[in-house]
Amino acid sequence: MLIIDATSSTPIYEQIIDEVKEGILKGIIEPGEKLPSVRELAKMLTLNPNTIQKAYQELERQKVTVTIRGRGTFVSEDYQPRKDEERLMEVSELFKKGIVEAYYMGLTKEDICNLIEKLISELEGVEKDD
Amino acid sequence: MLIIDATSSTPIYEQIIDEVKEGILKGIIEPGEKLPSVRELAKMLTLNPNTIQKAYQELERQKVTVTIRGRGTFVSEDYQPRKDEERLMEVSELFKKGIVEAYYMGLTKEDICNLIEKLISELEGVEKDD
Amino acid sequence: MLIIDATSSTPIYEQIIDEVKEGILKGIIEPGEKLPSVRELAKMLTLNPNTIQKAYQELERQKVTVTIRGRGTFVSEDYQPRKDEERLMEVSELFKKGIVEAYYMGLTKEDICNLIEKLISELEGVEKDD
Amino acid sequence: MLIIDATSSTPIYEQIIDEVKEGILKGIIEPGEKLPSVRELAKMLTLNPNTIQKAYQELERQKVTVTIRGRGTFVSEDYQPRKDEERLMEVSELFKKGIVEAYYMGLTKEDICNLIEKLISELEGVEKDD
DNA sequence: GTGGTCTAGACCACC
DNA sequence: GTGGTCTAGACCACG
Repeated sequence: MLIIDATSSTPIYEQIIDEVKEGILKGIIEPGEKLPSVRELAKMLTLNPNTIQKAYQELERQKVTVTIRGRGTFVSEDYQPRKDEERLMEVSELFKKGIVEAYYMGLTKEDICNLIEKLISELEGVEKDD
Repeated sequence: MLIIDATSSTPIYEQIIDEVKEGILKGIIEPGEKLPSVRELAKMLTLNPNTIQKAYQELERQKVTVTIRGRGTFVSEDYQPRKDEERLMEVSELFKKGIVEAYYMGLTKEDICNLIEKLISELEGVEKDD
Repeated sequence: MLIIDATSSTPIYEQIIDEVKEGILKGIIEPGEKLPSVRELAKMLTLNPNTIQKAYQELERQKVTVTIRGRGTFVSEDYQPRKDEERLMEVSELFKKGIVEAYYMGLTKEDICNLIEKLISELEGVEKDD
Repeated sequence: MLIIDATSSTPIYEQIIDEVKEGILKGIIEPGEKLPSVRELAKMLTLNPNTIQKAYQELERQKVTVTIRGRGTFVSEDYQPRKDEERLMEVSELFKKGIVEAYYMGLTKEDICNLIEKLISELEGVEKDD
């Protein structure tokens, strides 16, 4: 399911983190579901297990997943979002950067809002099958 | 005017680019205005001139500024926005990442839209003095 | 009685050891009392019998329990504490690590002492019923 | 300055983290001070740079250090302790484990308190020279 | 020079 | 089987 762009400037392990988080929001990966094992995913993506490991560890640190010794890595069932002033700043910076770039491309405020709407609906629109 | 965070993970040269572009949008820096010379800015920010150089080169590549030999670097007067499919993808990725993170912080769709609105108005709210 | 957190980074077999030892100190489990059989406990906690086995073996190695062939595992009636220089070092390391972390959380020396007092009284406060 | 025990069950990278944090509390390493570079320390301790890297990244994640691109890793000057319910639990667990072990060694409540006092004074007792 | 990422391949503890 | 740690050595971006 995961698509990795080896040529991207964003590190591979970060792409994995992002895709997993996105997949969960979209409902493609469900809470409680088991992620592929480190070695398995490494083989699937023809990457080094260490790279997957790094991604999985960060996902666990963010409480997106939990790992059960000897069993594997699972999507958290009870993710508790918490608003953190610092993280809010980071997200704001991300958005600000995007907005500035958008303006430089000639997009209007309306264009930007439409784009955001579209992106949000892409995340929410996918319904779970089970 | 420029505020640089040496400890940030975004490279310093990129911070400079971002701040200049943001300053222009806000009207703090005006079209035709001369930017400080590389050496000057390097001294002001106590940074390596190479770093400033890299930022200025990138700004020029993006046609945000023009450099006139022997005179200095100036903000373009006739910036022509171009919708570039590739850049649009990049911006979308930026926003998508922000949205995913926002959701993981517990923000609702409405929260996100409000945040975007706020950020846009911060950029537009500052009126030019001339 | 035993509460196991499969997602914890401390191995399950170690959690069992810790809980048994704590239970004995608290008087919840009494000297001479029979512990559940390996299979029984494995079923109760839905764990692999090997895991329980490992915990029981370690408890016996530490002389906290004794195993009687064909009868089961029992809490030692005559546990003889021995001050062991090496173990004292280990415990000191444990405390030191805790103290360092506590300081990094902004706790004062007094806070730490209060916390220790509280934890000790939690162990001692539970009186035996027999 | 750092002493690593390769035979210990605590991972090397964690030992490094612990020793750095302890060194800072003791005043052996001062705020603003530069830590040895990844490669340098790797050579000093005859360890793989990756191992040091992991330790340094975790230290930065905990805000104990900051890294300045191209310059190195420095001890934070403005560490802001924050009490976190979860971390408090972890520290409590650490202490509880230590207390249980101490009891099993025959230490009395008084012994434990004295030990704690001693460990705290070891951290605080070392005064800075500058 | 610095830290950051990645590969290749190994060994370990745990379940 | 699982994840976790570590070594060896490489390449890259940044300042």
